[in-house]
Amino acid sequence: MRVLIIEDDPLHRSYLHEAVRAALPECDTVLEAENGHAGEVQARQSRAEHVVMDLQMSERNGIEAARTIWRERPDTKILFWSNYSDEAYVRGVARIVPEGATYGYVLKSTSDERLKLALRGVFMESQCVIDREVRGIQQKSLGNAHGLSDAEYEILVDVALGLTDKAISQRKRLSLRSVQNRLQQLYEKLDVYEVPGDGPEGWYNLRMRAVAVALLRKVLNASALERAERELRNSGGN
Amino acid sequence: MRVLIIEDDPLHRSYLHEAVRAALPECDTVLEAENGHAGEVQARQSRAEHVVMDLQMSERNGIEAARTIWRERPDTKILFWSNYSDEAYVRGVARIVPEGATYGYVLKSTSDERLKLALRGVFMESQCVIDREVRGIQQKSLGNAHGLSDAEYEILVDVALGLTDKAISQRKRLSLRSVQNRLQQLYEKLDVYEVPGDGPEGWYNLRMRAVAVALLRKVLNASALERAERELRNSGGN
DNA sequence: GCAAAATATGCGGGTTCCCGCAAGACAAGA
DNA sequence: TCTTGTCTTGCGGGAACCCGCATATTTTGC
Repeated sequence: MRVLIIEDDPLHRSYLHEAVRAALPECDTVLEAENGHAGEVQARQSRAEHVVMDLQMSERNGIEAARTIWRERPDTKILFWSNYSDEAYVRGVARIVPEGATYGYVLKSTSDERLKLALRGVFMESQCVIDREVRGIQQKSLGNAHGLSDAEYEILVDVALGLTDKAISQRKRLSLRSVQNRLQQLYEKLDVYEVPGDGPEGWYNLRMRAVAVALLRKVLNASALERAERELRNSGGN
Repeated sequence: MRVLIIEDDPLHRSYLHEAVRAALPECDTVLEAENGHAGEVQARQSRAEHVVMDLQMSERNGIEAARTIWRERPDTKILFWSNYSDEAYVRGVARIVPEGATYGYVLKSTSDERLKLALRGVFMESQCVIDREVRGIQQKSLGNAHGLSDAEYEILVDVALGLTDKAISQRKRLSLRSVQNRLQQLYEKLDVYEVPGDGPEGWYNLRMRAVAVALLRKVLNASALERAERELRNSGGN
């Protein structure tokens, strides 16, 4: 059994190496890669079926790497090991996990013990192991009490990229008014109307404020934006 | 001589501890704190004059902590040790370093050797030690070839918070038109007019696009936004 | 299959944004 | 002093945004 570690911080990488050795005596080789790009290559060459990786790496982030790895071999078992449980990351992962794949998502702040359990659970028992905190975000995100629907999320991203209503309507093949409708839903969900202190109404530019709130709440984050920007440029705008 | 370490990742914390021990044999006690808040308290109690800290911690980030530490004892020597050289962080540090204070800014990716040099340089020799990469950002940020002036930066932040032109004009005691002027400067500096691919003019909502570009270029980042948001709420909006 | 609910579209108008044009305010320097 | 450059302010208009109201179209639940 071989395990591939994809993690750009050398300290964390060696810590993971150690943890894998300790938790999985049946593992004979541990491979390492120091960014998403190298990780994809390693995964392809080594045909490793067990991967543990960080999200948020500089060269190429974990979500992208995981997507290409899963595209090539959907039965790969991946354990995500991340600093954050931003809704943007959780949503990002949820978007790319293929039907029936087994994966895990634990925070770097969890104990050694829980990390080891996750390693065994995902790699040996094919369980999906997801930290409680992350699970909480997942629930809130999907059970759309405060969470956004997919449609709303996509509008949010397009707006955050700086597209106009018209541009969005063309990209998404919608009428102008429909785009604006979705925007209004977004404004309500994100509570954009509240006023800071005593000021009169009209303190906020709703469009901008919605994005600001999304960023503050970590519904959106920088890496999600980067991904969207790259897609936008590739698709030539439509 | 005592050194205080403020860093929320336990691995990195113990690594730092080790590095301090190795680089500074004249140091007799090493204190540790696991977030900005605890760090402030420790600094106050222990009267430590040498601090090495991470930026970007969860509880209270490094910039805030450093500001209060320096406010209480401006002669404290602080070495920032960060993962990123985002312009937003560099600018944030530059804004709070008091006149004549000695500090350093090195990236976590630097070698052990350079870290030790920085420790000795800042704490023993009272030199300012700043990594080349960081220095590069600093130059670009201040020498306003592509960088933003302070005025433009402040406008950028207000816009990013979602304030309207009118709201900004009141906060900043400016006329509406002046705010819009500064916005236009911003739009030019951030190259907001470029068109993705083949689309017609008018793909972009300039206001939003400016913020998106700033985020992508790391001129702005989430933690700067959070800080600004907190200030906004405290000041009651004006 | 049908009613109810959610979603998509069109129209119209009030507001804000974006910006060209031009005139005052202020500081630095020849 | 007069010029030059930077910053500020006002005016006006075209475009984009925000949204209430009314009408299709699609989805959902029974």
